[in-house]
Amino acid sequence: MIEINKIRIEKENYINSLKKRGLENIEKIIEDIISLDDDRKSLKSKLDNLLFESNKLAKEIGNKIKSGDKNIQDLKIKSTEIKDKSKLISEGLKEKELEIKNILVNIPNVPDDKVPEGNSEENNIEISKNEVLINDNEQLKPHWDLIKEFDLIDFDNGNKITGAGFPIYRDKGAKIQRALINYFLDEAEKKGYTEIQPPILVNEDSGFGTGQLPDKEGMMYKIENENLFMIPTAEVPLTNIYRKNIIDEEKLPIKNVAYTPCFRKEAGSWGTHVRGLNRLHQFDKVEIVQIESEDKSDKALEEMCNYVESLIKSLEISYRKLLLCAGDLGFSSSITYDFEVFAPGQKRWLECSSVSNFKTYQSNRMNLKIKKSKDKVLAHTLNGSALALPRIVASILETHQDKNEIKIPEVLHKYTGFKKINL
RNA sequence: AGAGAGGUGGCCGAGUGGUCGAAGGCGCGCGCUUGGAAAGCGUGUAUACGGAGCAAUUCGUAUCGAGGGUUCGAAUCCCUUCCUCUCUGCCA
Repeated sequence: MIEINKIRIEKENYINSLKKRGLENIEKIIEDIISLDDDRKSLKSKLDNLLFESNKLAKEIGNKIKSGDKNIQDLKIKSTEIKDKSKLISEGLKEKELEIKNILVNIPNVPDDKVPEGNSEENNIEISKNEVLINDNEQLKPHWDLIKEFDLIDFDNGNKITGAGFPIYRDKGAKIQRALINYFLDEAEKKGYTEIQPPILVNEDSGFGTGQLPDKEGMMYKIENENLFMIPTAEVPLTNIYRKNIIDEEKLPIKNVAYTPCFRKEAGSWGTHVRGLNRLHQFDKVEIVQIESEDKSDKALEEMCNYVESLIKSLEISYRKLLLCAGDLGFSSSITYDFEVFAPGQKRWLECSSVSNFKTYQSNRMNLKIKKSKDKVLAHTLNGSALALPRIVASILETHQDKNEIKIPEVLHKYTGFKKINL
């Protein structure tokens, strides 16, 4: 949620930046918010003054009763009158506050100055690219063929026991999953991240805190009658650990990592680009989350990106790093770098990591602050996938396929216990 | 899931209708004391919103799990809800 006090100070800046996202009517929205907030302030003052009077009267009555003075009827009537008035104003104030919040909650984060303009993925900027040599370009198969051939993943029975998008990993297919998870967790630990095992069901407040709720409710599976949601990413529980916290500056940075399954409804498209592992309802992901102070979050984002890049590189697959344009930027994010890996069997780039700085957008929603000597300021939150498994698996299989085998990247050998998958 | 007990400031804990944002203690900050430390003494120590001020600060309002109600007045009474503990049941 963008900060209303900052809107007042940096109005032009907010309007211009949000226009980058294609919000044409943002000027009017901002004006409306400020005027609503003015109304709110004036109601608040009125209400406070009335309550002040009312409190004074109550004390007066109390004193009179104590001293035996029974002449309090007039005061009581006066007090009741004030109360009736204050009730009206109080209701008006609540309405106003709700109105403001409803607008604020639906305004996306302000893009960082570095974020390029543009309204589709065409306008994303390629920052870097690293391509590995691939042998025998002619006969490269997509991973869904390899999976069948080498019997690694069983989509049909997953379909039977649950539904489309819920694969069953088997034998070496399952081992690769476990190897990747362990490898990613171990590497993160080496970089100073603390391993966390969070719940994979979260409540509404948590969904609101990281920005999935209220407007993106459709992406999450909801548990009927419990008001709980299955997490679409570990970002939600990991960040919400610190909801309503005030963290001492000396305790920063907070760096957490978690492996969780992730659940996404992803209603909508299908076709070859969502075949196989390209898009699933349940998938595994290792996520890193960092909490930083304002002055250090830029650097933290860079470090996280470097870490993610080094992970992908170690798997000996082709990848590229993109800076997302404003139109492609997630709702809550201020700046996001995407990492895509190449899947040579389908000749397609697949997104496997998104590293974002949310700045104060999430912390303002969840009331997460940092204590700097006397001042308390909103924290900056960041997160990134390190990494999402399915597309990494797809890329590994398609990149390292050979005639009758698939090679396993060297860094995984000690985790898989095998160096290749044979027919 | 059933029965009972309870949720108060960073922590412990008092407070059953009136001046309580809340005693007391611990912890922590600052000052005094000391050659230095401990002890001791003094003093301070929540959050949000609104007003005044360049600011330090100051005034007001709200907050004693959350939400609603009764009352001139609620931490205290009533209702709803969430959570914790104990016992019973069930269970990986």
